Amino acid sequence: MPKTWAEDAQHRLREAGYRNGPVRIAVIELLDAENCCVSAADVHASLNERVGLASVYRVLESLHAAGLVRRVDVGDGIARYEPLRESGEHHHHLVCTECGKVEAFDDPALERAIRRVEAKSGYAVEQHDVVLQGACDTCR
Amino acid sequence: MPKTWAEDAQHRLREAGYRNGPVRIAVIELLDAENCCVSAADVHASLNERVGLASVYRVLESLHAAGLVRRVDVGDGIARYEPLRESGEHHHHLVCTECGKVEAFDDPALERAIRRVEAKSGYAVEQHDVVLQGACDTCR
DNA sequence: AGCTTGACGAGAATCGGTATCGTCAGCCGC
DNA sequence: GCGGCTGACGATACCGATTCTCGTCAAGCT
Ligand SMILES: [Zn+2]
Ligand SMILES: [Zn+2]
Ligand SMILES: [Zn+2]
Ligand SMILES: [Zn+2]
Repeated sequence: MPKTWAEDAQHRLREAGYRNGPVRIAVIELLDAENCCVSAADVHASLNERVGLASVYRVLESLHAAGLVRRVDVGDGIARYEPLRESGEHHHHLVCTECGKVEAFDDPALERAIRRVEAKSGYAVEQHDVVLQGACDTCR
Repeated sequence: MPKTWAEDAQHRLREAGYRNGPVRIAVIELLDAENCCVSAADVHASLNERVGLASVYRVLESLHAAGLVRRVDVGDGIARYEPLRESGEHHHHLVCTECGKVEAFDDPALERAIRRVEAKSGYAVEQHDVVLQGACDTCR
């Protein structure tokens, strides 16, 4: 029985010297429930605005520094975060240019093509992002 | 003999109802000289700060609305623009997480993989962006 | 040349995100 | 259990990129 991502994240942050306060736990559990694209404002709203927005940013930042979340930027100037689970599976995003909806997709052939580019690049690539923008089928 | 991108852009903007003032012409010619990733601040600096920054933004916005430039966002919160030339050739970006350098690459196999994803997506995809992030070989 | 209308520049406003700081509470050793 | 250290918290000030507002000016039509 594998630990949940939330348990693992709390454990890893504690080992990194962070304490587990109530905001940290709440944010981690929210992220574990979602698994795609949550913004700081989303978290703040989901927590009923009973926590300071700055604390939300702090927790998200600490999770990012510990490599526990991926930071996703789809070009609208709002940073979103999603859990990076042990399995290593990840996905990329389709953004509707009309309604702003964000959807996930994944494609093994695309991942292979990207890995080949990474190998040729001369960079120590840590992350890649692919964003497709266009009108979704309900908006066209 | 094909028209230059700058000439074409001025023509298309005029047809779209814009007038050609000095700032517009200067910005278009700057973009035509570069072909990768120029920010509004870059343009403003290149023009010796003799023009209003707001005008630079306005021109870039009008070019984007007319589909003459691609807007590139590599996740550092700065919007960059590059000309979209007739030939349709385009590239994607490698960003150094240490020094912030942005480099271009292109890869036909990657483009094919993306086109297949686009076809399956149900979206009318207008643009795609791929960003690879990691340490460049001088920063490692 | 006169008129209309968009282009321009300066500066205010907005907005996401970050830094600061005083206070509070979790955790440690006793 | 108690005192003290240290990080977590919330409020608020701040920052930098972008957008808005508005008075003025000039491009282009007649
Ligand atoms: Zn996602
Ligand atoms: Zn991927
Ligand atoms: Zn480029
Ligand atoms: Zn491409």
